[in-house]
Amino acid sequence: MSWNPVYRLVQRIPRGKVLTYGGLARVLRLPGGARTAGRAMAATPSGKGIPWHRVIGDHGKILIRGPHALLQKKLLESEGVSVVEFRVDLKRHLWQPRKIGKSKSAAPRKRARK
DNA sequence: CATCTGACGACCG
DNA sequence: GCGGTCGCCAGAT
Repeated sequence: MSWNPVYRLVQRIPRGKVLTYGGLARVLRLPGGARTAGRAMAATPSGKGIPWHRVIGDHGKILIRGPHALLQKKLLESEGVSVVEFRVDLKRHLWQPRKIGKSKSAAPRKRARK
């Protein structure tokens, strides 16, 4: 499906950083918002070198169910990301694509509409 | 073609 | 801060 742009952006996420589904949707302007971003990730082809584990829910929470959740946590920690009880410190590890490039708060901003 | 479901997020209590 | 509800869209059954 047309998730290509999504995967591309995900691959751009630097090691040790993470991005939220919402942020992903906002940057790419996905119709349907975060939900769509989640769909894209769910369909992420494995073995393509896509760092899917760097995509988490708003608030830095790992929303994945099942054994993969633990895997994601492990992968993140191995990259130097602090994960506490399936929660990532967004203030520290949230990656911000230059498109939004805010210089103020590190938390995801929600008011981006023209 | 009708329904259900899901890697989400905002809102409300 | 946590849990329940609603809206949204695409795929699966």
